[in-house]
Amino acid sequence: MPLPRHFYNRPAVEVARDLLGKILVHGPARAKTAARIVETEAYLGAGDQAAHSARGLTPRTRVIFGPPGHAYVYLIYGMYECLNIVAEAEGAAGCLLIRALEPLTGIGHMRRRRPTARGIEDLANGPGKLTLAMGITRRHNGADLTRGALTVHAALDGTAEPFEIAVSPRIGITQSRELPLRFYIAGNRFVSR
DNA sequence: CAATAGATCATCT
DNA sequence: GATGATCTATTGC
Repeated sequence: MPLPRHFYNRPAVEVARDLLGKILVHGPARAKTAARIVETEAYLGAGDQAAHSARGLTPRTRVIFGPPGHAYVYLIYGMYECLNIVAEAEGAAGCLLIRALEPLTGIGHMRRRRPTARGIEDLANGPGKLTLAMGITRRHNGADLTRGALTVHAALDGTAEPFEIAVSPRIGITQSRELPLRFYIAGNRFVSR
């Protein structure tokens, strides 16, 4: 069962931390890919100048202000797509950028979509890489993550090893640089560089 | 190893 | 018309 709506209906920072270790799943049985979330960043509402939602509701930021548990996917640098997960109650802005994944299932599919990757650890260790590896595109923008082809699941029982959460400033932004809103599994080799 | 250039386009000014 | 929540290849120590 996918994580329920109420998991996402909380402050973005809480959801960002709790998503670590969860499993992102995409595709039908024939072409299924699954990977563990090992790195996230929180983007807040007003006051967070780095967030797309900082300037309020626009056609693009519509889904960030929408109900929690949906995907916000956008094009960056005219070339790559980034996956975010919407948090906070409907009407409030807040989302989590998924920055890195540890591939679990469908690694053959991932390799095919990422021919330049050297090893398993290069398949999805960055926001633009993981959307390619998982086959996520802008057509998933607004998709409901509590049902459908793209979902997030709790780690399987017995599979989950305990881990420590590390915190740092966010990567690749020019505003609100100082905020400690990047979260990752300490020591995990699939975290971005 | 570090630094940098280039690819390429939706969004907002 | 400028600007990115990026990645890759290439150049230079």
